[in-house]
Amino acid sequence: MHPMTRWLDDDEQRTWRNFVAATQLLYAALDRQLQRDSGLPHTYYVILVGLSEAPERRMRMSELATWAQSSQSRLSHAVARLEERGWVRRERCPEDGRGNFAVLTDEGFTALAAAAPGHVEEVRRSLFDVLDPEQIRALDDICATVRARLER
Amino acid sequence: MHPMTRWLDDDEQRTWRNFVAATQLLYAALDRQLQRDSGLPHTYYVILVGLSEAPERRMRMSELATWAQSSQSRLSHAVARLEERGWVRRERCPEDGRGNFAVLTDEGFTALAAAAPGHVEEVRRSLFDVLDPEQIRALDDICATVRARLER
DNA sequence: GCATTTTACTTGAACTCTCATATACATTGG
DNA sequence: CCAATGTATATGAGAGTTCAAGTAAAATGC
Repeated sequence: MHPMTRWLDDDEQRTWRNFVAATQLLYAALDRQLQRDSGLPHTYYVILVGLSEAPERRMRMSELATWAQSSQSRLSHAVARLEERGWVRRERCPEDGRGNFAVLTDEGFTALAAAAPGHVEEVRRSLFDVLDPEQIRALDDICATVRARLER
Repeated sequence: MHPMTRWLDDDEQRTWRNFVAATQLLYAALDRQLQRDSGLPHTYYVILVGLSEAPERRMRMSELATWAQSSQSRLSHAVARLEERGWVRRERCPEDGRGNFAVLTDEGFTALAAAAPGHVEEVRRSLFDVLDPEQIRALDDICATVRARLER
């Protein structure tokens, strides 16, 4: 396929390993905190956030999947779980018989409101508090670039 | 507990969401590539890399777990799977009856060697190729800082 | 020297994620 | 209008991760 691999040089390798280590530690810390304090994995938390910001706290399943960067299957399973806990409810879409809305319930909103402060604190402790303003700007820039590249 | 939550301001929120989006897209791309081309999740790949770099391609389980930033349980399950595929073998530790070595087999080394080029290409495509040298330096710095913060 | 604690690792169950497939409705082309 | 295709979502099985125990061997302490 490719004639030769462009291997990572030492600097690149160090950067890559720092990246993997930092991101994995960060997500591990986030997941531990959320799980401990609210019984939610981060992906589920993101789903609730998406719904909470949507008009009438409701979104079509596929729209929500896109928003949360989730596969439809993953979202479907996740919403099923959240529905069991009474935090989300499904509603058939009147305009499109195939469609479903996911609706954040009041209990779900309350749960999210309870989970948010601890989560934000963890994000600060783990990321923003250890970086200076310049680094934060640089990080935003880098992430926006990578994101744009990978979103298509 | 805490008197008031220090919420994220708009800039911080944008940065955080870019960070989550970028990292998740990146890991999704990596995992897809590795799974498709070698049937390995990224975490398993990392384990093989760790072993391949260790003296005699062997490491104590706990040492390997630390290296790969894995829980012992996760590593134990992972090595069990890799053992089934014949890519890793366990050996009792003579000095410590509780201990085990994970040893990379020749088949495992071959599999890793086959997986590496595609993986490195994906890392380049998704990350290094879209950033300029200054950004890469900044990213290294940021990740090293966050990593140090979260490693203790 | 033996009971206690600690360390190294494994195991099983519960949960999440992925992938392939299924279902049901919508749209399109003739 | 209806067959074919496409779209929105659900479901089930398989695989990975986590968490809580469990086992077995070492270290500790009196």
